[in-house]
Formats: sequence, structure tokens, C-alpha cells
Amino acid sequence: MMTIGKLAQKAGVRVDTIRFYEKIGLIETPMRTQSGYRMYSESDVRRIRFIRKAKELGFTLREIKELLELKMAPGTTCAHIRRRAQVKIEDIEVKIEALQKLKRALEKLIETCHGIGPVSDCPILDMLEREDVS
Amino acid sequence: MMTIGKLAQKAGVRVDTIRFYEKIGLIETPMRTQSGYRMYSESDVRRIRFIRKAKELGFTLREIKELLELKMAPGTTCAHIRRRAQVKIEDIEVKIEALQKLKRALEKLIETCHGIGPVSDCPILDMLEREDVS
DNA sequence: CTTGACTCTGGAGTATACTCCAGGGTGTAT
DNA sequence: ATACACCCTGGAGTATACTCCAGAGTCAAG
Repeated sequence: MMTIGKLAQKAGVRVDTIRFYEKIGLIETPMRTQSGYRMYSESDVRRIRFIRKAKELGFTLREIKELLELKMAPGTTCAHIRRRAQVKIEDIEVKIEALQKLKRALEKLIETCHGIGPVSDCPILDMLEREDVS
Repeated sequence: MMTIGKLAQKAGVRVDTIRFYEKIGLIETPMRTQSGYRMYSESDVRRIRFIRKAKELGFTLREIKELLELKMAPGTTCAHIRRRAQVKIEDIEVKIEALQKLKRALEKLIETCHGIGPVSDCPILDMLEREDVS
């Protein structure tokens, strides 16, 4: 078990961020010591790290909450959870494809560019415009 | 050529958003009619759509600006642009890998779950916690 | 037993990315 | 020539996701 400061340090966020996540229900309300200090476990470290990563991947906190709630909605069936997980997987596949298109566009940019000379001579310049990245 | 309203409609954003993007330098200042109306071309449609997609992929407007400036920084060399594009490609690869991990975790969730019964019996429930998604 | 680093709460402030509004002008269809 | 839908500017307001602060209590080390 650890205090909020240690959790923040381990998970790579600020103390206030953890209290904020608790307030909006993104993490469960933790145990408290007699003096009122929040106490956390290693699973909280993993949870906060997961939230951080998901945020970097373009998920909003609301969407991340939905992902995390896949494992704890009371009174719902597995079939229901499967359906919701399937939807999330499809969202993720769309993101991956878009990123691969963007990556290919940048690779093409690099291929086309000979690597010397000023920008005005560089064939890269209009690639992003011409490339269908959408 | 089209007015701002048509551009907004084609690109799937609001009129105010386009003026906002102009203000922060994310799109170039457009031509104006005598009466002061902004006039846009098809390439502006593609540019705004690109911005929208990139935002969904977790890039900030600042990062998107950097991506778009790969093709128009004056006075820099191709070699310089290549280096910057390479960095962007690496960022994108990191994002793709993280999304693939998340996808695999969700797939495992679905595999493990038999699809019937209440949540309390469902083996999915602790997967996201146990799965190393980071 | 005090000092310094930590924790608590409630509320205010910030950065990003829009979004809306007032008060005015423009363009075209009837 | 007058609706009505569009456009203009400048500035204020909103949602999201933090981030900071005041004023107070807690805890471990020397």
C-alpha cells in the first residue's frame, strides 16, 4: 500500500490529477487511514498508467471510463460486455488504420525527398496535400 | 472556390472553428472578395479534414501544425524536413503499437468471456486489470 | 518536540479547443 | 425593395482536463 504521493510518482501524474480522477469516478474511492490519508495498491498504479496511455491515444476521459467499466458494470451480462468490447475494438481498428495511412504518407514524403537542397526545390512540400491521408 | 460556410459543411466542422484555425495559424489566411468574404479551395477542405482526423488520433493542434509545417517551412533543407518527418513516424509507430496492445487485450476479454450469465460470473471482469496494456 | 515533507478539503485559476453572441454588412430571390 | 440566409469583427462564454492555493492536520527523523 502507498499514499497518494507515491502513487502519483509511480504512475507519472500529479497528486491533484489522482484526486481529480477520483472526483469524476475514473478511479474508485480508495481506502483511508484513520487520519484520512488515501491508501492505494499496485493495481491503482496500473490503472492510472492505463488512463495516461489511453489519453495519449486520443481517448477522452469519458471514453476511458467506458473502457474501464467494461469490467465492472453491475447487473449486466457477459453478452452485453462482449458487444461493448467489440464496438471498442472497431473504434481502435479505425484509429490504427488512420495512423498507418499517416505513417505511409510521411514515409512517401521521405522517399520522395532527396535530402539535400533548400525547401523550395524539395518535392516533399506538396505531398501531404496530395496524399489522401483521410 | 467557396465561402466559409460551404467549407465548414464539406469539411465537417463549424464556421467558427475555421476562423479559429486561421487565427492560430493552422490554416493560411485565405483570399478575400471585395466585400471581405473569405474564399477557399478544395485543398482547404482536405486540410481541415486532415486536422480533424489527426485530432481524433490524439495529436494536439500544436502537433498537427508541426506536421503540416513539414511541407512549408521556408529556408530549411530537405534533410531537416526528413529528420522531422522521421521523428513523427516514430511517434506514430508508438501510438500504433499501444493501440494494438489495447485491441489484443479487448480481444482476449471477449475470448475469455463465454457470453452468458451475469457479470459476477464473468471471467472478463479482471482482465483489463491483469492484462499488461501499457 | 519541533521541523519539514507529506496529507486533507474546497474552491479558484489555467490551457486547449472550441462555440456563441451582438451589432453590423452582403447577396440573391421574389 | 425587402426578406432571409449568409458573411464580417471582437469579445465573451463553455467543456475538458487538469493545476494551484489557502489553511489546516499528520508523520517520521533528529
